[in-house]
Amino acid sequence: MSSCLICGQELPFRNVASFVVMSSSQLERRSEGIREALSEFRNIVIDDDHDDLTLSHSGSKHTATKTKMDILLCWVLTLQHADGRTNLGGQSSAENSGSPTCGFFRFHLLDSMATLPIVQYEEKIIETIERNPVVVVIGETGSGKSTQLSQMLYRRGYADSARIVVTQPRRVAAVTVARRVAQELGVQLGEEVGYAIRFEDRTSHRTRIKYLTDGVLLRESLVNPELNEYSVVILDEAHERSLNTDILMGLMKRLAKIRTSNLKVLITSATLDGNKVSNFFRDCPVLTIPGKLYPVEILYSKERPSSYLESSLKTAIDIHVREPEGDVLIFMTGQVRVFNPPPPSCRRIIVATNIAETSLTVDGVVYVIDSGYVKQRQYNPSTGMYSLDIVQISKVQANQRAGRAGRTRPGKCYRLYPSQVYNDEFLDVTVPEIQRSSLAGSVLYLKSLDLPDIDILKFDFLDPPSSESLQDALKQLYLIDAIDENGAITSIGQKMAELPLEPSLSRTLMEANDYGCIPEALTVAAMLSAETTLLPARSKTEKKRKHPEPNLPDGFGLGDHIQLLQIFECWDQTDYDIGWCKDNGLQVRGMLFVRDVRKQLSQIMQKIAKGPLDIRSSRRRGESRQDYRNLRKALCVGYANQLAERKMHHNGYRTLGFQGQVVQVHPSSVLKADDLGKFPDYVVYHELIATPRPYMRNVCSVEMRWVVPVINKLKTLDVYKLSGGTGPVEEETERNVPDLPKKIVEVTAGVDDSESRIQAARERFLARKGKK
DNA sequence: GAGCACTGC
Repeated sequence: MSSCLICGQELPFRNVASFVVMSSSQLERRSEGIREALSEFRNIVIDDDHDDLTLSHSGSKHTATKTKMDILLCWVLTLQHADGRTNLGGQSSAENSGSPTCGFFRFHLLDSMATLPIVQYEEKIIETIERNPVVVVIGETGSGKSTQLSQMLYRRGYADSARIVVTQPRRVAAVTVARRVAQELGVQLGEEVGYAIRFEDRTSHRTRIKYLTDGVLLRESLVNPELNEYSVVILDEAHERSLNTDILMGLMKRLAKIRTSNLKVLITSATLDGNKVSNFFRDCPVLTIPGKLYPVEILYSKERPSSYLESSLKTAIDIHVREPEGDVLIFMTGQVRVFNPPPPSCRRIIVATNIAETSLTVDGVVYVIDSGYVKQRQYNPSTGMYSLDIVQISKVQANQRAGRAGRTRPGKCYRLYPSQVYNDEFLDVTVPEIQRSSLAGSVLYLKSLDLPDIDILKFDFLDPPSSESLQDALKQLYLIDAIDENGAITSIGQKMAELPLEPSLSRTLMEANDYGCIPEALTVAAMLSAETTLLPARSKTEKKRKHPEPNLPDGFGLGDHIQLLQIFECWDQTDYDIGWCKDNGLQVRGMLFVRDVRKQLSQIMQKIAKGPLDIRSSRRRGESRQDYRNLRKALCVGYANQLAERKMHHNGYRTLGFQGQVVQVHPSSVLKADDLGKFPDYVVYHELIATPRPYMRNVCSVEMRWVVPVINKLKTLDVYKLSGGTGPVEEETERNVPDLPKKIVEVTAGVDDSESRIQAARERFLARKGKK
């Protein structure tokens, strides 16, 4: 029997319950479907009209605040009835006699460990730190490094003259760890111990230990590159290799050299990665602190299964039949619903993505089933396209997953692949994010630091990105005027770097400032910053509808950016009415985020802009027949690196700037064709996504004469010069040299090509003009 | 005429 984790009351579960684990944001996205599914059960009341989410069962009521960061929610989607029939959401429950079956669970992100192994090592740790400017700490799961390292240093007086700062890759972690440390020290959160995440700074002048996300520390070092405010910088969870932490590691290496006398740097990492990080930091010492994990027996498959879903289910049932009690956690690559045949007794089976690797701890898990795969987003710098690929996990990830089985008692991990695959095929560590992302933003950031001793192409990365990727970033930055032809940052670029946006959007804002359409541009940038504001498409019955909500504005057919602007303006006119969002199929959480981002961007723009800015959303700005000319012009300048030209005789497009990728407008776009059925000759796109077919997602119509300067600029592009080649090739850049000739050839070809493209476009333009 | 791993400023 299961009991509610909040009230302890026994829930009327019988037999197997399948769970889908999701983060609170996913929950928000899916709450619509879940409410529908649960409405089939009697006695279940869900009320999420407000920011709180209330769920009642068997007469008692539970409330959780959605925005509260220390809990994640997990919903039961499928349950087994006592009589053996499965009641699935969406099916009629009229003839079901079983009790209502629904649970509301709450998982703490951190376990409370009575005795932390790290405590015994305090003397050794302090001694090592005292003697060395940089120390790598290998702390296995449950060692307490995130909470204890900062406190040890605090006790030893390291926070007397300056603060101790600890970075985390995730907001939740920054908040929960800070809260825990404040508790342990018996102080009010925000006083001696505080945290800083985007939109929320809970620190004061009294704060001695500060937790923050790695992104926030990067922003801070933009203002104060020497980070003089801090005496100790701890980069936690560095083995996760987040883009920001990787950049911080490079910066810390330099800073440790400059501030030798008064800065300590601690890097925490995984076993397999420790020596590499130590080598990077000039062979700094490595301290290994054992974790508090129970042994986990690893079992391999003889061969790889043909179906991972089937195989993991079979394994789960196998465990269920043969093994003693304990919950099962299955790592898959996507959200799947699992409908099981009825086994004899009760056990939880949790199906999760890699969210359970880091963000989520589920108590009671004893068995882990690991598919060996993960879904990963990757960027291809030669095409400018993103793709979402299912790839093999690394050894570090596999061990992380296995570790989830040993948190409460000895466990077992079933790997659905042979040991030979683990040993020979799996990479030791996860490919760092820096090697699979577009680097335009990061390169601009590094350039804006204007550190005399830093050259981007020679920047000391733990794992350097490919020179192709760096050159792609430089090319993009050049096209949007953030750097000049010699690769030096421009005054525009300097301002752009201050905005927490991707470069295209910050450039758009700069240009909009000159064209007098800053309120509109702020809105567009904020809307595009939110993952998704529209709710996912409804269930099958409504599948036929072309767009999720016909009542929403359509961007006048000019494109998705315009539609996003209009949507926000409509909401603005209702004074940010939550009900309006719901009626129009918009995610409340997403829209509130947009409002916050817009406010933040406005404040930064006020600082950057020369004169005072009117950033009020244009409620009634007069013009009845707006064609959003200025805004689209600004977008064209900002997205000079993301332009596409329609192909001569059909509605396919070819991207400019890259090697002429042929792409289509994403079917979800509101871009309209003209009377002849043709799309506009030129569009800007927000993103290229290589699903089986390559699509442009979020496009906006622009005019040829705005594009011409960009095409001219493409002609002058010289990647070699951009790469900062102020002089002849130096020894240290040699690793980039082999790639260079190839790039130059490609670029030259692109220039020739653009010539003919201009010609073609001109012809089309004249032909159309003649017709009218 | 489509398909969504996970973060973050």
